Amino acid sequence: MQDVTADSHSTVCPVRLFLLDQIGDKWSMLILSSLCSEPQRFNALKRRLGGITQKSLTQTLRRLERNGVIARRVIPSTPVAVEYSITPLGGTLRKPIQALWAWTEAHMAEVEEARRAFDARAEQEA
Amino acid sequence: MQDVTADSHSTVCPVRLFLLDQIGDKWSMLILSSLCSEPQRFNALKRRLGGITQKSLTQTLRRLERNGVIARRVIPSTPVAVEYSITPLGGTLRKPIQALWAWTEAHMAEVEEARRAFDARAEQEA
DNA sequence: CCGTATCCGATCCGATACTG
DNA sequence: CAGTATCGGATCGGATACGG
Repeated sequence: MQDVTADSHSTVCPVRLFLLDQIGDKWSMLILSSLCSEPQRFNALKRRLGGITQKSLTQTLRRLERNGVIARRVIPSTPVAVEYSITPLGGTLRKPIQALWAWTEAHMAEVEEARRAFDARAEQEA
Repeated sequence: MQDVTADSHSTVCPVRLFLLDQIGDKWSMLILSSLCSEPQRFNALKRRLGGITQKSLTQTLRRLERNGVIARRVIPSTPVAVEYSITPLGGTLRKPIQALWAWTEAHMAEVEEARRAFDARAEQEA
């Protein structure tokens, strides 16, 4: 990657803030990933993510909606249905995120090994 | 991106954990970015990042070192010098991160606009 | 120069209870 | 069904002080 630290002097690097707002938290990437494959309603999404609370899901969806990467559509039936979907803007995130995801799958074992080695060294010194 | 939510049922998706451990916090990406351009000593890095505390820098460097993406080399001079550098494993992160960074720079304005629109709508309803 | 230790406020995130 | 409201534990991250 190019060195971006030049921009981060004095003023807090704004790129980082925008970037982490899309992917820096626990659930954002999974939600984007799931919505990329198909639009989904609130509870369908909740079941699919497995383990997220209503509160966290609502919060994350709101933030992503505010950022313009997902869309919220209320279907006036009884009871109400709400469908979430990826926007064109959100769709452009797909490839970069997928690349990072692929990196992780490819190198997870190496990272685990590095951790074991590090911990073993730390153990020895203690 | 492919839908990864299938893996995230019941067991907490491990890919996400490994991924966020490299890039999910405030300073990791900036540090990786800076070390990609050249190895650097502790205080040089600190000055370059601008705004990070010693504590946060140490913590982040330790975690990244433990994950095997950066290396720490102690140069026994007086006083001690410590040089941090990117590892081969860390180098493979360069392209995926750069892609995400480029996405942000390219679409930051759109995100800002989406936020304004969202906030304006919210304002109106209130 | 390169850390470690401690305190402390802010935020994250889960659990739980309640509503149109 | 799709939220909102509230509480509380855990973690993050800055400020500060001290040590090898």
